[in-house]
Amino acid sequence: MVVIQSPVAANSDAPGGPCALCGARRLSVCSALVDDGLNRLARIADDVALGAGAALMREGDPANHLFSITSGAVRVYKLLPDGRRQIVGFLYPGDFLGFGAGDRYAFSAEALEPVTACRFRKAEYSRLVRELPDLEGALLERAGSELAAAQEQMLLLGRKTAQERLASFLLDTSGRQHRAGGAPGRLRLAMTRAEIADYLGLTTETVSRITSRLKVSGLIRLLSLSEIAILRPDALQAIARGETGAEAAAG
Amino acid sequence: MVVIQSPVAANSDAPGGPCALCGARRLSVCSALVDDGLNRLARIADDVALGAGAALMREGDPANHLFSITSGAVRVYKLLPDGRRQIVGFLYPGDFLGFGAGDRYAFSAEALEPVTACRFRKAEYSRLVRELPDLEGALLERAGSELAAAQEQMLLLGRKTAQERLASFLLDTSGRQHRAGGAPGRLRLAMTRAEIADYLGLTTETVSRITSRLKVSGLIRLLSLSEIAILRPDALQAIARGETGAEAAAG
DNA sequence: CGCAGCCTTGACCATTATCAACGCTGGTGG
DNA sequence: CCACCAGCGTTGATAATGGTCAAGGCTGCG
Repeated sequence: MVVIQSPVAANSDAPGGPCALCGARRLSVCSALVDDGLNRLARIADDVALGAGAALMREGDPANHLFSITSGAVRVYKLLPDGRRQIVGFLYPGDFLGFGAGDRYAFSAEALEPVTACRFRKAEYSRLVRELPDLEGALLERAGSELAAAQEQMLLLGRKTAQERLASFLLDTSGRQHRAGGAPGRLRLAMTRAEIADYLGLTTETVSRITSRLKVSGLIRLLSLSEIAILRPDALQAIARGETGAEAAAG
Repeated sequence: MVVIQSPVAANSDAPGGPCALCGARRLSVCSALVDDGLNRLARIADDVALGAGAALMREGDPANHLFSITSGAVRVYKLLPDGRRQIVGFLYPGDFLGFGAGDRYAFSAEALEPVTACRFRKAEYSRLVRELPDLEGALLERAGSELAAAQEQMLLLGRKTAQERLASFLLDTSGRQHRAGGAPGRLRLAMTRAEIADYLGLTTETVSRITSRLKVSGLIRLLSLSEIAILRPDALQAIARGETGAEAAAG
C-alpha cells in the first residue's frame, strides 16, 4: 500500500518547490494534500526521499509510478550491453518522469544528489485524471516540450562539434537555473564531467579539454569545479548555434 | 477558411490508410467525416495532398495545424545556420505531426514522396477534444512512445558506431514496415543515402561504405537501390544492440 | 594529514569526415 | 528505341576530430 506521509512529507520545512502535478490543482506541495483534507488524492500519491546515487527506476522495471521532482537533480540514461551510457536528460524540480512509458520503463533514473520527489501510482492514473481534469492537458504540453528538447538534443548529438555541444549545454543549464531563480550568467553543475560527457556524447577528457579552452579564451570562468560563470554569453551563443566563424572567437 | 473536401478527400479510392486521429472515433478515413454527417468535425479538418519535396511546415512557422499522415513518407528535420541538417524522424501513415509544439514549429517537415495527410486546425483544438474525448489520452500515449523513440535515437547518436547505427536503422525500418503489413525481412527505403546519413548523424559516404560492408558480409542483400533484404536478422540485431563481438560477424 | 575519486593534460591512435573521381540508373528528348 | 544527361551512389586517398591510454594534480572528506 501507499505510504501517505513519508518522513519527508511530514517535514513541512523540507527543501524543494511545489510538485508540478499537484500544482495543477493549486496545491503548493504534495505533503499539503493531506492537510488539505483531499484524502482521495492523498491516497494515490506519496513523497519519497533518495540519497545521492539511489535509483528512482531501472530500465525494464514495470512502469508503476509517475514522479514529479521537488528537489535535487536526477540523471536519466540508457545503457548498451558493453556499458556505454547515454544520459538522455537531467531532471530538476518541477520536471516529470515516467509518464507515457508503456508498461516498462525504457530508461534508468538515479539521484545525482539528495532528491525529493512526489510519486504517483500509475494504476490510479484514471482516478488521478478524474481528480485533476487539467492533468492530461498539462502532461501533453509537458510531453510536447520534452519532445522538442529531445529533438534539439538529437541535433546536438548528430551534428554539433564537441565545442558546440559544451557551449549549448552550459547555456541551457545556465538558462534553466536562471529561470528557476538563480543568478544570470552563472551555473552550478550537479553532475560530474563523466556525466556531462555521457549527456553530450563525448568523453570526460574531451569535456575537460574544451572547458579549458573556453576558460583560456575568456568565455567562461571556473569559480570552482562545479560552479561556472559565463563571461561572454553572446560569444558562447554563437558557438552553441553553430554559427560560422564562431570557432575563431574561442580559438 | 478550411476546405472541407479537397480533391484527394473527394476521391474515395485515394491511396492511404485511416487517419489516426479520426480513427479514435472509429471512422476509417478523414474524408468519411463528411459522409458521416459529422459536420462539426468536418469543419475543423481537411485532407491535403503534397508532391515529393513539398513542405508541410517550416521551423519557426506559427504552429497552426496538426497533421496525421495517411499515405507516403515525410522527413522531419532541424538545421544549423551553416546548413548542417539533422533529420529527427521519418513519418509514415498513422504518424502524427505538430502536436504540443508550442506556438511555433521547432522543426521543418517535407514530403519524401507524394503524401496525403489529414490536417487539423489547432485553434479548434479544444473543440476537437470535446468531440473526441479519447483524443487527449491517445495523443499523450503517442507522445510517450515518440519520447521513448527519441531517447533511443539519442543513444544511437551519442554512443553507437556507424555500423551499429545503420544496423539499428535497417531493423527499425524493416520492423515498422512489417507491422504495417509488409513482408518480413524486407524493406523499402523511401529516402536517399544523404537522408539516411542526416538521420544517423553520418555522411553519405559512410552510409554507403557500411551498406557495402554489410552486403559483402552476407547480412543484407540489395535488391535495388531502395530495396533491401535482411538475410541474417539475428546478426544484424547483435550489431544494432552493440553486443560485444558482434562486429566480427560483419568483418 | 592522507587517501580516494575526480579532474586535467599530454601523446598517440582510430573512426569517420572530407575531397575527389568514377559508375550506375532512371528519366527525357531526339 | 536509343542515347544522353543529371543526380545519386560507390569507392578510394587523405585528413581531422575526438577517443584511448597514461600520468600526474586537485580537492574534499575522513
